[in-house]
Amino acid sequence: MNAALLHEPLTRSVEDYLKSIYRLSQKGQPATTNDIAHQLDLSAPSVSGMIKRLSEQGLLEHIPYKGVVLTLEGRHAALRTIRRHRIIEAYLVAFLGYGWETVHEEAERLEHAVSEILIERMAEALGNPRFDPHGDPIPGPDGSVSEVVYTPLSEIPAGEAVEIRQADTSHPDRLRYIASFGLKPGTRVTVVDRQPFRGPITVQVGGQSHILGHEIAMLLLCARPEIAS
Amino acid sequence: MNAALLHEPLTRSVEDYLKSIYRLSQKGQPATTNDIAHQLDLSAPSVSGMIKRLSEQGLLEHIPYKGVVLTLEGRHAALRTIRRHRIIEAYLVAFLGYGWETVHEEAERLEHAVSEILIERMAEALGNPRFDPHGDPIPGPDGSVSEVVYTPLSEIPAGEAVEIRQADTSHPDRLRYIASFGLKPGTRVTVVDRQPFRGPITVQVGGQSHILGHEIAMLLLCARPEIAS
DNA sequence: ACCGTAAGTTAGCTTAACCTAAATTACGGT
DNA sequence: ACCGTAATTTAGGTTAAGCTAACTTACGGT
Repeated sequence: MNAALLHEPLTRSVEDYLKSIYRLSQKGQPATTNDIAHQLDLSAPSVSGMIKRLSEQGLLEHIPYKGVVLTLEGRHAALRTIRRHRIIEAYLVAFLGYGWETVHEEAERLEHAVSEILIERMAEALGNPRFDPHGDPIPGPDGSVSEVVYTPLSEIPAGEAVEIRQADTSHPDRLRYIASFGLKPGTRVTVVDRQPFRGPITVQVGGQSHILGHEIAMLLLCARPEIAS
Repeated sequence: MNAALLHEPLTRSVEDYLKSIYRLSQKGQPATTNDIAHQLDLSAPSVSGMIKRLSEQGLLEHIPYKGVVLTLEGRHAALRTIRRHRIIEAYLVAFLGYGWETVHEEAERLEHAVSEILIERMAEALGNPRFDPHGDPIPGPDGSVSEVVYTPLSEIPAGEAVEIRQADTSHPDRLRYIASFGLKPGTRVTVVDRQPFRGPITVQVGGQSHILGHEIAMLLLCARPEIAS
């Protein structure tokens, strides 16, 4: 019952695990060992080991062979890190000439090194934004998140016009590929054609049309006609 | 012969050691185990252990029971870290409302997390400054130290706070005399009063004030916050 | 010239975070 | 209902970086 109050500083690794678990949990299910290992590019036994430690620290609940769910404290820690990450991204794009597709890597390292004070100064300099350059919501200092439901471009029916809100990947080469079509948060696109069976999607972007594979289209989260399949 | 070229990323600890050793070496003598341990707030055996590793990596030369000296490679690594540190300090003071007295701690963490790219962007935003908010010179991106402009204490205006860097004499009696005031490389002093016509200088050293003759003050080379006379 | 103290090193242990190989568990398909 | 495969955990090992306790070396003072 100590850790909750006198929150000892978490290590870089711990922050990364919590962030990853938070992200995976957003899909409704408990996060699994394998998914975490895959996201963080670690072996499954490493994740098992860390889960044990985090569970002892009271940051998550573990049901063996089933998965993990963050405790309130774990969720708050995750949100603090995510807030840092997204404010840093917004700051680097706004003031230091970064592009939204290149900024992730830098923020990934800085998020573990900045003080609360610096983050609040950056947030202030930005006018306390609620969304980062990728369109992701920035949690408040108190841990409040504005939750948004987006639909993958791959599920938008032909004929529909939508707006790209975020690219659901942090792979730099994918981000660059996506950016090469002029697809970034805020871009308006019209789905011209959609082939069945995970086939390609044809979209119109600013007068030009492009053909996207299903895998890429799945990553492009959009707002927001009614959901159809 | 590999490490020099494909410079694998150094850990946070290693960077801290190299920085500390570089600073201690500036005083002319090899850095000693105890001095390093004291500066980094670690035990002497921990330092001994790290010295062994760094020496195997070719970052420094170790003469047992005598002290350590950085190799060319170690010096470059130290200067890279110091450059990062000082640019970060300058940036935080210039753009994010930090005071020069509060900025050190933040820079101490960030210096290990920023990319070269970010550092160069910050440097550019600052107009590629050559001195940080404390008046310390910022090493160039190539590892060149802009020749430290040491100024004799006798030319420091009243009111200014400086750090002694070197006593420019080899007369043992003068050195002893100087040392008797607690004035040694690294000591911070404030010039309280400076009389004209090669008159005496009154300085404050660790709470006590002393009056020095012009001849002695000329020998004490200092690093200064600003260039002015 | 010696000898005591301070400085430095060695020995041996701890913790966090990773790994591979081996064992275990859960679950879907016949 | 069982059985194989995939997911997970356990076992055991490594590395970096720290610690204390015990030993060794260097040097200044009489």
